Amino acid sequence: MIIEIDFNSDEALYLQLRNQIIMGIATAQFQEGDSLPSVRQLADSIGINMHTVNKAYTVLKQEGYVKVDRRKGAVIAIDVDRMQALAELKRELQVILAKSSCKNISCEEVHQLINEIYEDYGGLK
Amino acid sequence: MIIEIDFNSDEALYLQLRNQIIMGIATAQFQEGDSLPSVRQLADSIGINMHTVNKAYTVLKQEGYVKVDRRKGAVIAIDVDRMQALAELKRELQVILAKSSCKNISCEEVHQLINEIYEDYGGLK
DNA sequence: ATGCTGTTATAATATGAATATAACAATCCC
DNA sequence: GGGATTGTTATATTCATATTATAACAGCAT
Repeated sequence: MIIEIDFNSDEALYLQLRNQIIMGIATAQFQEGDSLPSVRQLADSIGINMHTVNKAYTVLKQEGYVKVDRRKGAVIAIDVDRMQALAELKRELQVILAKSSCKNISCEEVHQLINEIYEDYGGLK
Repeated sequence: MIIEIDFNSDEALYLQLRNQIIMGIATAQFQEGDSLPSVRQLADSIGINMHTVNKAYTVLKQEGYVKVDRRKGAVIAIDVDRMQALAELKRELQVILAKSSCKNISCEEVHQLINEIYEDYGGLK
């Protein structure tokens, strides 16, 4: 999978990495059981420090997207906690919808945009 | 309007402030032309530093939610840049929907949750 | 045995968040 | 006019986080 880091972004490198990997999982570019590149390997190929990649992996582990195996490294393994996921989703959506509403984006437009994203990412379950 | 700050949150104080004010605008608790409390006043009532409130107001100004008047202070004044707002919305939704998809939350459930939020916040335009 | 893996420790640097004082000019109220 | 409050700006300090840099260790593969 192609991972692109924007060094000019104000978003932390490890968060950009985390987000891209999560999007990679959602679009089935990474599948349950797949191994992520080793921390050193990925750090080399991107041109960042090993610990930055390690932090991204650690966060992904804490958030229930991967498990770490001594031999296979970070392996995609989703731990589904629906209650927590729904609570987080609601919290995030509240802010986003407030911003959208202020900017004259209607409820219908949001629904439409979501459908577009689901179509773009045909892989979404 | 009641502003509640969570000092245990990992979210920056000025961002919590910004988000709550945006939600306040979206729910019509603040209306176009209304003045926000002075930076010193709000800082006092919350128990934080003046500059932290000032930073929140500065961000709100940059993002087009308020304009600052010498006399009235920070005044609600929405500057609608739909293109930019839609672009930002899409970027944020992509990550959120990816996370949701991984956690077995369906597209329909997201639509439903959005409707719930719109109903809860009856004030949303 | 060599080389790779994840993990851990430590240190240095850089950046941002938050607080603390302080001052200035414009405005408002009495 | 005079005092209080406004937003703004400047400077400094403290603290947490992000990022990089070395380094070492134990487990595993070929």
